[in-house]
Amino acid sequence: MEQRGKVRGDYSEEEMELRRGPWTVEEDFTLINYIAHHGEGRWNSLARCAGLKRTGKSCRLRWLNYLRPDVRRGNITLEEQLLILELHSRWGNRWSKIAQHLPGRTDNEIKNYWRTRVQKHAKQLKCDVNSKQFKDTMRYLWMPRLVERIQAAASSSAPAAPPPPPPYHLNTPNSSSSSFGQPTNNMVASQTTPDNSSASESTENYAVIHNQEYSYPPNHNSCYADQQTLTNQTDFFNQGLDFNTQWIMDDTAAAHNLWDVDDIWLLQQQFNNNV
DNA sequence: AAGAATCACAACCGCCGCTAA
DNA sequence: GTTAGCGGCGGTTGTGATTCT
Repeated sequence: MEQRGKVRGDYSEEEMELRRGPWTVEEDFTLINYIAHHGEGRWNSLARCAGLKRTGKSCRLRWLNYLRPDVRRGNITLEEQLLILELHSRWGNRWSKIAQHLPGRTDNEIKNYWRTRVQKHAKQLKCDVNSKQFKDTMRYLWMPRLVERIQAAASSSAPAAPPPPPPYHLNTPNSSSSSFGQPTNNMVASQTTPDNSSASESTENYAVIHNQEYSYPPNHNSCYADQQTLTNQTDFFNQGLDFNTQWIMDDTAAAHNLWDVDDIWLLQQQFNNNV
């Protein structure tokens, strides 16, 4: 292997031997073997103890993004694409948080996907990826198309499956050369969020989240949630949230247990700002 | 067929927050 | 209270592969 990245002379002897660049098979094997026997942990000391001439950071990155046994490789599925779009519209570039909802996918992979595929489309549209125009295009054109493809794939492979609720109520003109997505399941990306509820309409004191009813804490009327959503209802209500908003959760979010305290708190803030 | 352009993705960098000394 | 070390995160770069002209 070539020795790359050797730099200034004021480094210690050990630091000067640090390797950079692509990992070799031997290095991979060493790292895997070491972690198999000792587990993950202090990455800098792990690198030293394992005899790897790499920084702890480099070892951590290699393990998390590539060597970990549960890393999922291969094309991003339609469902994953839809979920990424949905979550990015919600959280922005919080790749790590988004990755938590795509099992086996790393934040790096999602980040790369976004940069290479999604930003390409923004470029084609000659608009900024953060512009309202682009976000609307995603929300009202690409995401519905993804849903259509997902549903088409699902119906062709599983005819008995009940159709999900209609996600969008829009005609979706053919999007020229968009190569967005490839097929998969029946997630739905519709939701009624505070930003499309007027203040006067938002006085109902309940949260509608999927189909499951949950016991409600004192001083609150009712609550519907999926299994893990408000797992920590104590924490949830300790945040001092009020329920002056109707939360409607869709299958996509429910299927992935998206709604934690932070999410709902954020929505609450968005709603308050929009009032 | 060859060079240019673009894509895909692994890896690095710098910053920030946490924690233990 | 301060500081050094560390891990985590998002942004960016480098490069081999692929596609286009």
